[in-house]
Amino acid sequence: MIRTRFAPSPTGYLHIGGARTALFCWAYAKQKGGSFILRVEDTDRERSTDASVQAILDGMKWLGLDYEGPYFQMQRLERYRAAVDTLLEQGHAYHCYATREEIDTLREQQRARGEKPRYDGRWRPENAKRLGLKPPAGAQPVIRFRTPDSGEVTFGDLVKGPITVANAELDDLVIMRADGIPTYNFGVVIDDIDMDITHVVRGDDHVNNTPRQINIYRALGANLPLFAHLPMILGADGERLSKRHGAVSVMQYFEDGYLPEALNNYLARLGWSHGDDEKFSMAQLVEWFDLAHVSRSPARFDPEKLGWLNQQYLKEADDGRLASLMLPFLERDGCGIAGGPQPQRVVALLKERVSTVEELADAAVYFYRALEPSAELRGQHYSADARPALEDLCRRLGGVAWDRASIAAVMKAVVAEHKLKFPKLAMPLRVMVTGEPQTPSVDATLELIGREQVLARMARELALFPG
RNA sequence: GUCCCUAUCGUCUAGAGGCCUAGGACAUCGCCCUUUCACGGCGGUAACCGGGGUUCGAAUCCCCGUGGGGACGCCA
Repeated sequence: MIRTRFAPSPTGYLHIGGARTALFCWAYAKQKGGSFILRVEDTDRERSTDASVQAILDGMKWLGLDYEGPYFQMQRLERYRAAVDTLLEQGHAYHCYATREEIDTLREQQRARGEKPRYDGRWRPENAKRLGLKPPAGAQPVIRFRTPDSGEVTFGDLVKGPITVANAELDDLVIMRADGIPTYNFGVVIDDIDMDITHVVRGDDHVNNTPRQINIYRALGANLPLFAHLPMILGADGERLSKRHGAVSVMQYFEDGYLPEALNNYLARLGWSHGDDEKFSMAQLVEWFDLAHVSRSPARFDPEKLGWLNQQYLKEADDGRLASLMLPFLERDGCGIAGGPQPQRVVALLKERVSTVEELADAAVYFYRALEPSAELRGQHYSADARPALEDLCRRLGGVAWDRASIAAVMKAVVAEHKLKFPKLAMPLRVMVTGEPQTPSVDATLELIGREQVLARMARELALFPG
C-alpha cells in the first residue's frame, strides 16, 4: 500500500511550490490506489497560526486535492517525547546545555575560517567530561541527536538518483527543544514512521536533511521510506519563489480569475512531462504521473503560459459556471446584472477572447452599464460622412426584429444604400454603443445589449458627431 | 566559504548511444481568416554551457571547468 504525505508548516498561505508538491504526492498516491495524507507541521509556535492552517485547507480544497487527515504534530507531543527517551537510553541522543550565544559565536568563528558552520559536539557525554563541563544550575537542556562519527549515508532518490553524503559533513542536530517540542528533522521522521509513509515526496530543499533523517531512522531501527525530491520552482526572474518575493498564494489565483484545473495543469507541467502533452485533465495526470519523468533542475514559473492554459480551459468551461464566477468581479466593477442580458449569454460571447475570469468581467461591463467613449476614440471614429448612415441605421433599428441576423441585415442594407465600406459604419457604431474599439462582432453585441439601450446610447453619441 | 544537486530554443520541456537535419508548447515575427480585437489555421526566427575522454558512433556515458539552484537554525 502506497502512502504519501504533504507536510506544510502553517506559517503562511499555500504557495505555488507547496501546491505542486501536494499535487504530485496526491497524483502518485491516487494512481497507485494508495493514500495521500495531509500533516500540518505546526511545531514552530512563534510562527504557526490558525489562519494559515485554514489558508492551506482552503487552497487544497480549491485545487481539489483530497486527503486523509489533517494530522497535527502538536497533538502528538507525547509520542515524540517517548521516542526521544528511547534514543537517550540507547546513547543515540544527549542533553546539550550550550547557549544560543555560545553556538552563534562558534559558527561565526567557523565561517571566518572558511569552514562549514557546525555544532562541535562539546556536550557529547565524553567530551563534556573531558572538557570538565557541568550542567549549569537550573538550565533546561535541548536534546541533540548523536550523528555517527564516520561513514556515509547513501540513498537512492527516485528523482535524482543516488545521493551520498559523508557523516563527517553532518553535525549533532537538535531534535527536541528544552520545552519538549520536537524540531522538524525529528518530528518528520517519527511521523513518517508512525503514519507508514512509503514515499516521501517533497521539495528539493530537503535533500540535505535526508541523510540526517536517515541516521535517525537507523538509530530507531525503523525501515526507510523511499525518497523523491522535486526541483524548486523559481520566479519568472529566476529568483527563488519564496514567501517574501511574490510567491503568490494559490488562492490569489482564484482571486485573479484563474480556474483550478488550469493551475493544476500548469503546475503539473512544471518539472514533469508526459511526452509532448501540454493540456490534460486531473484524471489523465493521475493515470500518467510518474516520478521518472520529474525533471531534476529548477523551473521558472511562467505567468504567460499559465494565462494561455487558463484561456484554453475558459473556452471549454460551462457558461453557467463562468457566469457565477464572473459576478463578484462585475459587482466590484460597479455593475449589477439586473435588467441586463443573461450572464451566460454574455459569457458565451466573450469567453474565448480573455484569459481570466477577471478579464471576462472587465469585458462584460458595457453589457450592463453604458461606457462613455474617450475623446480620442470619438475623434478617431466619429466622422461627418458616417453620420447620415448612422442616423438612418438608428431609425431602422427601432423597427427591426431584435436578433443578430436581422441587425446584421439592416446594417448591410444601410451600408449599401449609403455606399460605405462596412467598417465605416461598424466601427463608429461599436464605439457609440460600447465605448470600446474592440468587442465581439457588433451585431451579436447589439443583440445582447438590447434595443432600448442601443438606441439610447446611439442617440446620445450621435449628438456629438461633427457636421 | 563548505557540502549536496543540476545544466537542450527567451521560458516550460521531448530525448534512456545510432530513430536528431534535435521534436512539442508558451512567448515572438509573418501570412491567412475577418465587421474591430480576439479565437482559429499556416509558416518563420530560436537550443544540446565549455573542454577533455569512452565508443565505429554521444544531446544522451565518465572527468574537469563554468553557470544555476539548494543546504549549512532550538524554521520547516
